[in-house]
Amino acid sequence: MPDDLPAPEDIYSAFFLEVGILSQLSRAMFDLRLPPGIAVAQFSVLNHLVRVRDGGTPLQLARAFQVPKTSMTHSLAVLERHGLIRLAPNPSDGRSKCAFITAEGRAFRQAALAALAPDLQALAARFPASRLAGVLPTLTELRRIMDAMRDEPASDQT
Amino acid sequence: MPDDLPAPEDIYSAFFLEVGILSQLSRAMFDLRLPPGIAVAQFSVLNHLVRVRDGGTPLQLARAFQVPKTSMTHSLAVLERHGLIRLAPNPSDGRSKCAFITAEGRAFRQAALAALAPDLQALAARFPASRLAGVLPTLTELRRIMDAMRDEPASDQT
DNA sequence: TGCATTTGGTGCGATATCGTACTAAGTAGT
DNA sequence: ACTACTTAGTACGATATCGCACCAAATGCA
Repeated sequence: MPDDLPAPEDIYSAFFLEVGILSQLSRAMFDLRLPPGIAVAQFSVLNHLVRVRDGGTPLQLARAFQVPKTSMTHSLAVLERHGLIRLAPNPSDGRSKCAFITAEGRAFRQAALAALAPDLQALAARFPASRLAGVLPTLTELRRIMDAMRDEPASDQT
Repeated sequence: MPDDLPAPEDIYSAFFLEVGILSQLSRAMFDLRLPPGIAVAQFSVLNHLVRVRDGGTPLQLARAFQVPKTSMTHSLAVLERHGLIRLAPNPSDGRSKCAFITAEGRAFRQAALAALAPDLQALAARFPASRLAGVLPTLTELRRIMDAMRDEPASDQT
């Protein structure tokens, strides 16, 4: 029996399929609780400003979420339109801006988290978070590697 | 020290964030190799028809990927427009249809897989697929649970 | 200093996603 | 058979995503 092991490509394909569906499902779950007009992408940015760093530039945010900068421009415009962030000129770079969360933004995030908590708790009751904690480092490491591969476009020689 | 363990909600939030970014990154990687006009969603359907089952109904496909049926209608329309699938009336249900992959569709899928393989191999060289295989069952199980929770909308009593 | 190149951000257009509302077909209870 | 309800698919409209082209500011180099 030569190779009844699945090929690496098949494992990766299956993995990305699961990741895609999980992303889909979590997006749907979050969307259901977020007020209309605010999508997951926007909430994530708000969350990032509180949890990771406030006052970052649009490009920094785009890189943090690995989305094109045009997508981030759009999300930031939505958030600003709703008064949840404030876009100030970047004092150290005339081309750039800085995104600051507002008091309304913080309140909004709190309310959204509260609205989301029951779902997450119901989920945790059926699938303990500790099991997720076990796979998280693997996911994070793979994400870092894929991040890095994006930045080295001359990687066609492998 | 009362609770320096992260709350389940935080673990889940972090998990979904990673899943979202990984989905993002894999989507970007795939998009780069797929011909313009065909998105990951469409390729995934094609792949499903070959790997899982040919001749399924649009609703079955929508459920398989956990997307709304309107999204699937769109993807199938794109695939049919490109001649990669054929939509036939469902003999056992006059409202329904069946999606069959065409010869062109099979050829297209083969070509797309070939175009994708180098990326997956480069990835596997940096991050062995065996490590992914270790986390796959966990992801699949969580996905099943979230699938099930969607179908029991009276789950607000937890 | 002057000019070429790079970089941050946005306008625009094409496509994707998805909720709502609708039609047509199936199903059930009488 | 008749009517009420459910279900498969779609048309439509709103929003999200993202590539391309562009502008302005910054940087590098002579």
